[in-house]
Amino acid sequence: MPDPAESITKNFRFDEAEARIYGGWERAGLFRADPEAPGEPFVIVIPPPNVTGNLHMGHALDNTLQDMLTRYHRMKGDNTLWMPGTDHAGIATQAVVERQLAKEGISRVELGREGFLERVWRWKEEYGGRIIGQLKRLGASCDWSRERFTMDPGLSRAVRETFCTLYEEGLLYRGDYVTNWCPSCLTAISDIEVEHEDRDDSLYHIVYEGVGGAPSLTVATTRPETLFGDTAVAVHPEDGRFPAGEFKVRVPFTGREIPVIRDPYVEREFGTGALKVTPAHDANDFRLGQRHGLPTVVCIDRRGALTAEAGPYAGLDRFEARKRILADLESRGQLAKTEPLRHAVGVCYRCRTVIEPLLSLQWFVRTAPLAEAASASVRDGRTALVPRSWERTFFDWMDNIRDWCVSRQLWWGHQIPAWYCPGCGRTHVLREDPSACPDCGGRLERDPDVLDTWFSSGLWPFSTLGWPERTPELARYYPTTVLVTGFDIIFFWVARMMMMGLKLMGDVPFRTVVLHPLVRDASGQKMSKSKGNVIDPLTVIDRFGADAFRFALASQAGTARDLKISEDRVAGCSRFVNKLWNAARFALPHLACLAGGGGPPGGGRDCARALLAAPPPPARRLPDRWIRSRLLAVTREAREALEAFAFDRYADLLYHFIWDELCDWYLELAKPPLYGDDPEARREAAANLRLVFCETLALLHPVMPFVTEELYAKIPGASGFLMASAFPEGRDAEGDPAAERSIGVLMDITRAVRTSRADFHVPPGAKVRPKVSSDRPEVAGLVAEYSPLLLKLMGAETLSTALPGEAKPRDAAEQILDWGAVWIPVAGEIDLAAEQARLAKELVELDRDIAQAEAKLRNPGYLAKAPEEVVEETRERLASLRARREGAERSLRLVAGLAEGRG
RNA sequence: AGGCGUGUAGCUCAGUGGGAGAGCACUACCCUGACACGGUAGUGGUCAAGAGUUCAAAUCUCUUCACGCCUACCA
Repeated sequence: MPDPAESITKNFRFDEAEARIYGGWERAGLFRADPEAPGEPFVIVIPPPNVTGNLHMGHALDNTLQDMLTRYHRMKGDNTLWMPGTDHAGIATQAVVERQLAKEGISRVELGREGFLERVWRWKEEYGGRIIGQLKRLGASCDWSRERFTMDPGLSRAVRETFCTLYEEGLLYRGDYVTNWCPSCLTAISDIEVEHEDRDDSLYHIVYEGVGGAPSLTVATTRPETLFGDTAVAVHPEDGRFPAGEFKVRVPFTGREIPVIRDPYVEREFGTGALKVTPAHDANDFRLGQRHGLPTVVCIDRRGALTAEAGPYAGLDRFEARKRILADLESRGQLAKTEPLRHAVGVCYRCRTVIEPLLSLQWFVRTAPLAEAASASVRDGRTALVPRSWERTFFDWMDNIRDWCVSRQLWWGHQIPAWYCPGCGRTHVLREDPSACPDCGGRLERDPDVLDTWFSSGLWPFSTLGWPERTPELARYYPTTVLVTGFDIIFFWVARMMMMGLKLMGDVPFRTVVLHPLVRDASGQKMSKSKGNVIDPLTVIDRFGADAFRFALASQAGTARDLKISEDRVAGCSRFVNKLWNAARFALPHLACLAGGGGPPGGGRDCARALLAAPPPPARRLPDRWIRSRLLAVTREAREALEAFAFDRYADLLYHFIWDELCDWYLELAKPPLYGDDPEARREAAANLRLVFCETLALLHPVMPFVTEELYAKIPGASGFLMASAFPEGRDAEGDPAAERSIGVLMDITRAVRTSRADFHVPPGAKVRPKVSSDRPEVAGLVAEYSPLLLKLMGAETLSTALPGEAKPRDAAEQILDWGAVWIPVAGEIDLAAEQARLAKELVELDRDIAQAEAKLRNPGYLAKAPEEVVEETRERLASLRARREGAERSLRLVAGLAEGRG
């Protein structure tokens, strides 16, 4: 008899195994995609993490799901590519390097643009891309030979080509507009990079004196410091509180005269009904100003300090200036009122500085036509969003989209390929750097700004495949199949890729977008450093292993919006890994008798498929027939779940199959033949065990790649890699309902005896002698054949079959089952009172259920309208309930009799 | 303000028209030859509230309440 404890460690040593296994996969080139290879293409592009980034929970989830899909499709035989890479992350990276410089006491300006960029590149070579190594620890099976970076020469060419094309088609323009300016990052940012925070603030009522006898007006504002930029006061056209006709008021302090205009934009109910208009410092005021031909006056500069327009306040920070202006207005009697106001304030997504809307010269993408095409592609199903509920949000955004400000006042990024000629005043947007003005030959000045990082990531699905070159990869792998990402970047990234892909490639960038939940802590809080609730994925992997971690993530990746992760959860999954490991510890030594029955020697994809592709052994014995039938069902459901991106369903399915069916029953049922002395039976049981085990490992491999690969390698006859093996298709043509029914009988008997033992407090060591009674002919045979095993499982001494017509013995508890009954003689000291109470309670419950079922079957509406099978089910249920009631009643009489006898 | 989502066992969640489920936690018992990271049997729920549709509602519709997220031009 093999001693498993000798041949295999007690637990999976993931700390030692993971790197070794991953290295094996890499060396065998299993991650590589070949556009020339056959197979349906299956392509995922990774959402490129920032080069500055470290693996966080969001990445871990995102990449676990991508890896599951990638591994599944690769095993299915698809031509699979998972394209990896990183993003240059303009502001974030520039900030990191600037901080590093600051420690050395150097500023970026001192270094100059070229010197600074050199430093950033050096930083990138040294520290950037650490996240790639972290992804490998997770088990990510990307084709690393194709790794891209958004500032690679190829991708930079794609950016330049895109910029020029959009410019030539009038989809890109430069202009003076109010944009969101961050006075701390010193750059413009796009609308969606502004986050809104509710803050307690004040609404100030300020008196503007009338000019030449005109009445004074009181305006309400939260930002008094912008009054120096006022070029009008606006009221609603139908607001009777204000005199008709044209008149002017004076801006406080400067005395500048500004007109009072009428516009329906003004809300009469808010504040005083009079709105000060500052076109240079507010997006709405800017639009108002354009409608009414108002001039713009800039009174706050790029650092958030007031300009010379503010006279005595010039040079003061905007918030300091606000305080002083309020104090001075107060002393002049021009501050009529101050009231508290809670309102949303726009802040920079990076540094949380309050955004200063600022008139500045920026580049914009004209998004309306692009968005319309993207919207249409979802409407007509060329791209599907999963779950579908995101469609509405997507359409809402696309339908109301505003032009995209793409220029950033940074150095790190793709510099805008626009040159301005001071001589002739023309702008040139060019694919190749010019040496002089093409028109007048004068010296050109290049636009110093760079592009928004999302501009280049918007091209990711095709720029990584070689565009604008026409490469074999582009032909084979575009459009990509699935995009997997969090819903928080639908607008930043998904929408932009769709707009760019449709415009430049003429087709959608991906067929399906899978939007997964955001990872939160155990109590549903967003993880953040300041809250101190961040769980580091690498720590989790160190402690519990990548497989347990991946399984924990996958098992919760349903359609909800939050995914709450905790170490406890992962610890629970590590027990599952342990369970599987120990199942193998039992099974593997028994497979030794099959050695030599595998595929050809050597490694590689084709021979690795051999074991899983070999013809299945015959399954003549009941347990084998049963488990093969169950395996078939589970295989089909697992495939369905993965095809539907129901990662949680897939994980749950395998968890219960392995634990409840494979381990709890099949391994037990396999023991008699495996330990028995019939070599033929042993071989057949072993062959089936190997098949079931092998296919189970394959089914589980997408989510638990390491432990399954490790165990696969230990199976006699296995060669190559599980990763390169075929995903099970369901080897048997059909299920075996008869076998499932029979095993069901064995399970019922076991459970019945166990329940009675517990109910009647039969001591663990004491044996019982249950009897099975049934009119079903096969039951006696089952009992005879499996009684040795059943005796062990339920702690019985003998198990026999009742003769036809035999009555239940007086001293036996009875468990009524669908197919018959089990009698369990009970003796010894029993808490009879408690037992009577329990049975009485059960009777009440049964009576209630019976009444319910009877009412249903008496209901004409039910009989007329309910489907046939539903009615039939109810009849069966009623019969079963009545039988159980009868049994419970008998048991109650028995217990009562015993109580009588004893008392 | 609008949109989206959530509300089911102590906790985390699955279930989307026909008998209320899982994991963890809890109680009692058990080291039975792979696993005590195990096993067996249990306790525990007016499925947020109300109304409607239906023969039948946790499930579909409407209303209300609570919480969360996103978008937005009431300064």
